[in-house]
Amino acid sequence: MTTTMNLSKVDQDHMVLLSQLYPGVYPQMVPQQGEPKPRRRRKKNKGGENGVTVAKKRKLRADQVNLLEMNFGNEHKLESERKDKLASELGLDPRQVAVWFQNRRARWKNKKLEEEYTKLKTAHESNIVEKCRLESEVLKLKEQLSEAEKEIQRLTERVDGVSSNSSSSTLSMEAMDTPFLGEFGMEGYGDFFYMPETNYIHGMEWFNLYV
DNA sequence: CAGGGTAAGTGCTTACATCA
DNA sequence: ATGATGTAAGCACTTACCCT
Repeated sequence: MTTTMNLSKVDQDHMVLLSQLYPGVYPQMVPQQGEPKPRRRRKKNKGGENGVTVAKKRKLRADQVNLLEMNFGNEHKLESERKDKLASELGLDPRQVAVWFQNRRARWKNKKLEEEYTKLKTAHESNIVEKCRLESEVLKLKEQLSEAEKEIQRLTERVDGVSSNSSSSTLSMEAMDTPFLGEFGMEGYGDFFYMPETNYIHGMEWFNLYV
């Protein structure tokens, strides 16, 4: 129990639960299974031996179960004082009360595990859907980027052509204005350049990259 | 009769107390 | 203080019984 030395009992229970749910994540908490030992078989109880009739297993009455359930609702563990008090109230052996709590805790734990499994399964499924959505968005953005790069290439070639034909070695505003702004207009940039919502380039700063 | 639910048996571990 | 031993309680696993 070295791995759980500093944990409370509740934490330890939680860790064990987690280890059973995610053995890959919490392998150290999974009980190591060695060579399984053969268990001693219990004798059948069909009327007893040598005339001694062993008490048969009987179901608890509904009122007994109700009181046990109420007590379990208050507290899952049973101190011996409460066990004895409960046993005398119910007219049962304290051992029976202890066994009932033991089995009830086991059922509760199974139920919790099932609930946790369902929750994780649902979360996993929605993560898969989100992953697909993000992957398709990445594809779409890559396509947009590729289109934008092609367009930049096209415009650059065009600008180069204009400047080589011009008598001036520098770009005149005339040369810039006419084909560039005149063709697309300022409001048309959004169609060619994808601007992410988290703009890293503000205002017209991007424009300086190309001049 | 089959199968599910559950009381109870079994084997093991852990925590705690007592004693040498 | 420390290690050995006994005991009670808890858990996982299992069995057997009851009921539908």
